[in-house]
Amino acid sequence: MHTRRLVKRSILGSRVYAPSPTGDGAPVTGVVQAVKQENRDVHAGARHSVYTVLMQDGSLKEFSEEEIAAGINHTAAKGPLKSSLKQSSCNGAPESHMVDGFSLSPEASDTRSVSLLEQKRKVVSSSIDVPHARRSEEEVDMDKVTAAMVLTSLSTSPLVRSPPVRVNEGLSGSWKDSGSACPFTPSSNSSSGGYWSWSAPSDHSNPSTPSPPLSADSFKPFRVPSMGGVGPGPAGPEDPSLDEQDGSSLLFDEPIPRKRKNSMKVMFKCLWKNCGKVLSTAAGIQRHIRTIHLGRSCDSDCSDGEEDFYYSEIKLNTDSVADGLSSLSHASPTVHSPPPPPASPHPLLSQLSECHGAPGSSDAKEPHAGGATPLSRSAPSALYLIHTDHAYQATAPVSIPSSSNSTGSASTSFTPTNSSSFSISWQSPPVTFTGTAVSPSKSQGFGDQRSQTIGVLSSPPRATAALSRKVRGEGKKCRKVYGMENRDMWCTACRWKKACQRFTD
DNA sequence: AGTGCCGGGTA
DNA sequence: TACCCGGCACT
Repeated sequence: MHTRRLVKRSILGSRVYAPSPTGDGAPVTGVVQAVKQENRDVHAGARHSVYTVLMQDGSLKEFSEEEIAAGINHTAAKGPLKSSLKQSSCNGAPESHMVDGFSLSPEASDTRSVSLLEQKRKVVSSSIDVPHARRSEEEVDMDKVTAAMVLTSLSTSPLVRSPPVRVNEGLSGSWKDSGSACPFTPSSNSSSGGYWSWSAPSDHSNPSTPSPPLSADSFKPFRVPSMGGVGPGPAGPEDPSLDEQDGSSLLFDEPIPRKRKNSMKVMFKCLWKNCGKVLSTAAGIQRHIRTIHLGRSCDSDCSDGEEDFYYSEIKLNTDSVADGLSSLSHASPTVHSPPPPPASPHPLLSQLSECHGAPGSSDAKEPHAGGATPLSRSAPSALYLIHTDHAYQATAPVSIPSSSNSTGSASTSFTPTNSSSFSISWQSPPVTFTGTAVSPSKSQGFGDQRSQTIGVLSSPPRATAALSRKVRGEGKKCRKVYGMENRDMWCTACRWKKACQRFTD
């Protein structure tokens, strides 16, 4: 068990402070390259783990735990060093929070930092209010507690079929044996698809019609505490663990850019008539629909999954926001306003992973709310782009009367009930077009946008055809629709003998 | 032959 | 950038 603990709490790669080799008192930083355990004595304070630390000057030195701890302690007293660490995870847990700032630099794994520090705390901290006794007890009973919590979580949540990693996260102390596979690390987050890998907990909802998003949602950080009855042992470390999750998502410098590499943030838009509420979590939107629209006061337990049909996933293009592409969104309301067919949420949501959202209060986490999360703050709802996986989704807006602006207005004319007929094809408008210029003039602008959107976000069937030359469109183009005599009604591209922008295929 | 549209030219 | 057109690919 002790070996396991060491592995679990591996700090390999973490930056630590160690006593100066020159003895001048100035601590030096280094990166832990290896950990050797020279004494398996499990009695508290008796272990001798030797850390091989790659020093700044490139040399490798070995330090005992105490030495490193002393370095940490020492560092804590040093203003400059302390300040250099100010970016360390601040996860809200008073205990880890306090030591955290002193010990590890931002580039190190915060989780590992915290864990190491919790170990160190026993040595270096006497003033911090830390549940020492509980902690020790927990260490001794780690396996029992771990097993108990796993069993508890499995037995209490029928929806828990997602990644076991959540269990581990919830357990905080029991990291995976894979060592580096710390569930809290940025790399872990990014590997889960580039999105925030946990979602607002709230309701994990309807057992009867479990859907992918629900199962994903069911594994929420704050759900762990509610598993209840695990006992005081894990309670201590558990809170920090939960906070670590928040902290890692909110405060990590590393993970956020990595997440943004994907540039898309998943949001959930209520499709209910006159609503259009956008929330960052499926659970939140479900609860919103359930309570607001379905009028069900009860929580997720009495849900039948009907909410699933009343919201859809959208993706915020955070890059576009950052890059000033917002102008695109503003210029063409139809791009961001129309929701995809509600029937699609299932396949779409199956791949979703939600943002780090604050558990529980997902309803309050509208992008407008500001202050919910860094990203939500940076991504006003007016700027999101709907990611459409299918052409018909992109064409859906065609049948929607072009409303003036913003997201809400689109949903005004779009209700869940009529969504089932959303297999409309882009060819429809020209086919049914009677010759008046009303529709074309309106659709032209959209057509321009649409072609862009599809070109980027979806892979048209013709992609398999010659790339050099566009395969001839099968649909009627401006020339056919309007005829040569009405050439002035053609889209500009057609007039210029370019690829038709109005009736793209 | 009719059509769609790429590539390039012109103002 | 807007506009135009030769010419090719395709039906």
